[in-house]
Amino acid sequence: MGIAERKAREKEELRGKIISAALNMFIEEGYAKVSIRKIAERVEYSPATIYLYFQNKDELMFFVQQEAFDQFFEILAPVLSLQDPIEQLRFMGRTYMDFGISNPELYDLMFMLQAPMNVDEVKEQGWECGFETFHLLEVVIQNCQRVGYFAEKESHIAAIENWSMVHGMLSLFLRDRFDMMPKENRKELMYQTLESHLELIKSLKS
Amino acid sequence: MGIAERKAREKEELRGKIISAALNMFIEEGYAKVSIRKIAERVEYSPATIYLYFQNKDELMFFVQQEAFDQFFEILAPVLSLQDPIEQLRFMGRTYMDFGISNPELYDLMFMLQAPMNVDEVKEQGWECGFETFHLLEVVIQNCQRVGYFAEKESHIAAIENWSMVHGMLSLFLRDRFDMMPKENRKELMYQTLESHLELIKSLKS
DNA sequence: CGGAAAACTGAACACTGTTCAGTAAATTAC
DNA sequence: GTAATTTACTGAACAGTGTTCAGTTTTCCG
Repeated sequence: MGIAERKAREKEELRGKIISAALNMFIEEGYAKVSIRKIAERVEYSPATIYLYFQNKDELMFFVQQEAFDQFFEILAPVLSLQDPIEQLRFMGRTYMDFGISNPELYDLMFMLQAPMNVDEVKEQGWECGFETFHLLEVVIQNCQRVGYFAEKESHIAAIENWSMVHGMLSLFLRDRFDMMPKENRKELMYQTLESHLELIKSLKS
Repeated sequence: MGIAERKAREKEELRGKIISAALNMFIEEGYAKVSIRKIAERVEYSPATIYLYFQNKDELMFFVQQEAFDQFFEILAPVLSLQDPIEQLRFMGRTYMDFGISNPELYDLMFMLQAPMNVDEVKEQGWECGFETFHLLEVVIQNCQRVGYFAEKESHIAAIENWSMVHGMLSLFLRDRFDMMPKENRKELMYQTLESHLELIKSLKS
């Protein structure tokens, strides 16, 4: 039954090609300009074929999101090898922000667009990508707590607080809501704010 | 020249009707379901007529956004009449969050959608709506500083920090990125996090 | 080779924002 | 009061979107 296996492999291959074509178009042009027809053109199949591999555009976007998270985890991975818990926290914050600034379209897909969250995979099995990231932050925070930071605060509350702060800055920045500040200073200001927030945390060692 | 004036008034009237039709459709169904054709149908004009009053959809969205900010400022207005600066800060945070939770589609338009920021009005004269809100927060923070909070931190840094935190929570919530938490608890958790953040600020009186 | 199964596609449907030539209405000029 | 002009408005079209499905092509197995 080697034929069935080869066929399955070929199916998987095309599926992967579609996802990576979509991912590349995403990085290059962003969500607004990624259409099923253009993806189909790039993989040299008809638009209808896409629907043999994905239920709809949102589901395709979900798998593109997973690819984006894979890239994200790769650059986030070294965090736990750092010695100082506060340095782990700083690393997470800076890496998260760097990623968002360098990959605005991917960040959009991961944390701002509704599309990839509307699929059955997420509704049934939950949003694993997000859960993993959140859990990693929670671990880092628990490490900080072990050396006296974040006091008696519950770790998931502190995780929400820190994630929200950094995501909030990034999403306001990416959606041009920091227009009241000089354009040249915006990024610098965000990093300053992050640093200022870390100082606040550091100043409260118990 | 009474005729010219009446004509100008009539033009302004229809313009207002279009904006408020769009606003209502927005509240009812959200951005995705608001189309020029549907707005035109509601005001009983042809779609092409909309373009005699607005350059494009984004510009219309910009004026709808302004209406949304008007509503927002109205409920935010009492803040400065509160005595305790920390209570002012708490009021701002809670009111902001309440508004976002009760008016998700308007919040979307005000702080998350790209559309209304792409217009000439914003690019030339800046984003006044946002500037006003930001400035109000900065004033509240300066009030807090006057009684010993936020230490020597620059007020705009503290403003970014606090705004980002609350907006971050709201936008993650509205885009279903808190799916790792039980659905019933999410809102409660956000208010807890806000309260926890306020406690953190309060604990650092100099 | 013939028939069944799987893979793929062209064309259509119902939408979208937007434009523009052409019509209808109101105002001004004579 | 009628003719000319300006203003207001619209129907129809363009180019695009996600999605579906009948029908074709390709692949596989007996």
